[in-house]
Amino acid sequence: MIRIERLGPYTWRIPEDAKPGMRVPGIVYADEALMASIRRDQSLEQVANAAALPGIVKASLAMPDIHQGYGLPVGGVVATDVRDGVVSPGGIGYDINCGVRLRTGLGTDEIQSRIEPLVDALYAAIPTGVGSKGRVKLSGPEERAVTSKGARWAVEQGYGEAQDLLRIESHGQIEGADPDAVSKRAYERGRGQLGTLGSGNHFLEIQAVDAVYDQTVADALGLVPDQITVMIHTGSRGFGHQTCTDALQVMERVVRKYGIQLPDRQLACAPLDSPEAREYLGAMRAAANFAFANRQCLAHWTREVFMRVLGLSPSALGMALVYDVAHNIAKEEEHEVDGRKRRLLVHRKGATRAFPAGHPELLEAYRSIGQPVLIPGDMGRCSYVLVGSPGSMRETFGSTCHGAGRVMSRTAAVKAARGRSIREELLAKGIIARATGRDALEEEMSDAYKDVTNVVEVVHQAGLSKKVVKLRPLGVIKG
DNA sequence: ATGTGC
Repeated sequence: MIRIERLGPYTWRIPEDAKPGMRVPGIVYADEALMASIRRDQSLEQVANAAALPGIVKASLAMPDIHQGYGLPVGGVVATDVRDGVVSPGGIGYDINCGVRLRTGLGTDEIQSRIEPLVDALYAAIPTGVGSKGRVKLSGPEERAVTSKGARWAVEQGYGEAQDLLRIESHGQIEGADPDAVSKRAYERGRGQLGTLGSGNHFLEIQAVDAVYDQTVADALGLVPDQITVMIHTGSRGFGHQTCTDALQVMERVVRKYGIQLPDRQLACAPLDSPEAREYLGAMRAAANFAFANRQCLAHWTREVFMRVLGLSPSALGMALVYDVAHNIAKEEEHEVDGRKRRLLVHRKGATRAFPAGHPELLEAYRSIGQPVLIPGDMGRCSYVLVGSPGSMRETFGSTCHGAGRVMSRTAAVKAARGRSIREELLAKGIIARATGRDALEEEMSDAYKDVTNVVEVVHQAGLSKKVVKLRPLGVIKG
C-alpha cells in the first residue's frame, strides 16, 4: 500500500520518497469517500510510477475519477518539459481523443412523448458496437485527408455546418498531424469506422437540463432549464487503438535504446527530441483528428434524425453545438511553474482541459466565460457541464476531471447485475435505453461507477472548474 | 478503449 498524506479537504499527496525513482510528488484530488474507493485498485501506485517519467514537472496529478489504466491511471495528468521530457503513449491511452460533444435542442415539452421513437431512430441511424462499420466509405486519400483536417473534413463533406468548427476544442483540427506516421494497419482498421459509436462507455444520450448553478455562464452556453441536449461520447475507434498499439511497440525498444529507467514497462516512452517521439506525436494528432471527424459525423446524423422524427425544418430544430472536448490527448502548452513560463507537453488521460476565462488559447466564443467542460456521468444518474476555473492553471496545468470513473470491472458488474434487468430499471426511472452488446447495459450500470456528483463536487470545491448545469438522461444508445 | 478475454 502506497503512502499518501492528506493536504486538505480535497487534496492528497504521495511524497517523493514513497517509491524509488519518483522525481516529483503525486497529487490526488478526492474527498474521503472517493479516496476510499481509489485505494481499492492500483491507481495510486500508477500515480507514483508516473512521477518517475523523465522531465516530469511539478507533480504526477490525478483527478477524483481516477481508476486503474494502462501505465497511467485514467484520470491522470502528467506534464513534461519539451526540452528534457518524454512522451508516453500509455499517458494518453488507447482511445486517442476519446471525447465528448454536447448539442442543444428543443424544450422537453416539445419532445417528452417522442423520446422512444427518437431513441429507436438514433439506434437505427448510428452504427454501434465493437467492430461496427459506418455509413462513410473512405478511400485511401480521403482517410488521409480526415487525419489532417479533422472535423473540417466532415463539414466539407456536408456533415454539419462551418460554424460548428467555432465550438470545438482546437477547432476540431489539431495541428501537426502527420499522415505518413500512421501505420497501414491503423488506416485499414479506421477505413470503415468513421461515423461509428463503438462500445464500452461510449454512448449517445438525449438529456434535459435539470439544474442551473451558474446562470450567467449557462446563458452564454445557451443552456436553460428543461431544455433538451444531446451528448455524444466516443473517440478514434480502431484507428486510434492501432496507433497506440504501434507506438507502444516502438517505445519498448526506445526505452532500452536510451537507457530510460521506469518502474513499469507500461509507461514506455521516448524523449521528446527523438524521431520516435516525433513520429508518435504526428500519428497521435492524426488519430485525434479522426476522432473529431467521427463526432462531427455522428452529430450531423443525430440532427437529421431529430428533424425527420419530429418533422421539423433545420431552423425550427436549432440544435446548436455547445462544445466538443478531447479528454485523452497530449498537448504542447505554455504554463507558469514556480514563477517561470515553460513549454510543456501536457498528457491528459481521462482528464479535461479546463482553461479559465481570459486564457489566450480559448475559442473566441468562450474567452470571457472559460472553457466548457463536459462531464458524462453514468446512464442512470446524470451528467454535468462545468467551465474552467483559475485554480486549474495554478495547480493542474489547466485540467479537471472527465467523468465518473469506474468502481467495478466489467466482469464484476455483469456478475452483480445477474437476475436484474438493467433496461427495465432504467425504464422505471424514465430512461429509454438501446444497446448492441449482450451485456452492454449491465457492464455500464450505475452501480459500476462512482457517483459523478461527488466527483464534480471535488473539482468544483478545489477550484479547478465550476459547476454550470446538471443534465438528466432521457434516452441512451450504446454499443 | 479494442477485428474485447489466460
